[in-house]
Amino acid sequence: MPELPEVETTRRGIAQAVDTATFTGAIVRNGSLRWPVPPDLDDLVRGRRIQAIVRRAKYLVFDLGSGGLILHLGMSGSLRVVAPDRPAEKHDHIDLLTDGPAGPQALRYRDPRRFGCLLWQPGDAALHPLLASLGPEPLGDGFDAAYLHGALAGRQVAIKLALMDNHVVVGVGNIYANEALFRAGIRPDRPANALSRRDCARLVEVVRQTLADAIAAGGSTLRDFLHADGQPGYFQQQYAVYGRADEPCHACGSLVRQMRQGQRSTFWCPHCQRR
DNA sequence: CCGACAACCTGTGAGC
DNA sequence: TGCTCACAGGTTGTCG
Repeated sequence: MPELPEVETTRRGIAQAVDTATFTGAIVRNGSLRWPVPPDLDDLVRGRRIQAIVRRAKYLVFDLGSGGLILHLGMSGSLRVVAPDRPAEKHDHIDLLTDGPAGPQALRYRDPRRFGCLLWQPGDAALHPLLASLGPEPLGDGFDAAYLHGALAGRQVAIKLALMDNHVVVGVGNIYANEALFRAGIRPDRPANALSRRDCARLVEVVRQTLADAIAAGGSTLRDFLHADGQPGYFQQQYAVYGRADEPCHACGSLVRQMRQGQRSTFWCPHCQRR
């Protein structure tokens, strides 16, 4: 479910509700996520004030001063602000309880497929191995044409797979990789090292634009993705190619095609994407 | 270092 | 209506 725009949308919603609040405890109903949730989570967080909630790639990091929580929503996760006494539903695995200016609240983590994770990192959370080796943020300064061209040098994999590689750039998942390549007019199966410097400049630009557009639309709502406050996003109404196999391209009328790349579905327009 | 692929797990929709 | 199958937003780890 969540790609970078959905995670960022979640972060903003959560931050608005509980920034500067203090954790009063945690309830773990099912700690069997991708990696085990710390069994002593309740003790770890109790009494700690939330200094900041930041996003790195698709991770949400709760900075608690000396130590931090690292949360990933995986494929099917969501984090919502709810009243603490609201009954938990199926797959509501964790509640992080807070108290602050808005009174007692709960951050409720739901994740049917349990591909997500919630980890504790002492000291500086950015030093956690999962975060330490990530590539640059797509919306940050480190992601420009010169960087991308260099990062793709010597890589023969298809550009779409390279774009989804977290060492090249973080936060670009299957949906937005498809959409960005369409906007750039680049074939998804083109070898990454065959892109010119100019292609890279174009690609950087459309990746940033696509993600920014999606954030502005409140992310995408596939199946049941909802924001921190339960509202849906609307970016999926703007998809040019994703999920549109055999439908006419909005730009040229050609039928959108579908193929498999690295066990994932790729959608592209054979006419608009010939570079 | 690079690339290919299996694995983690549940839900949903299509087809029969 | 109910069964089976393919597929779904992500990422790590292993193997050649």
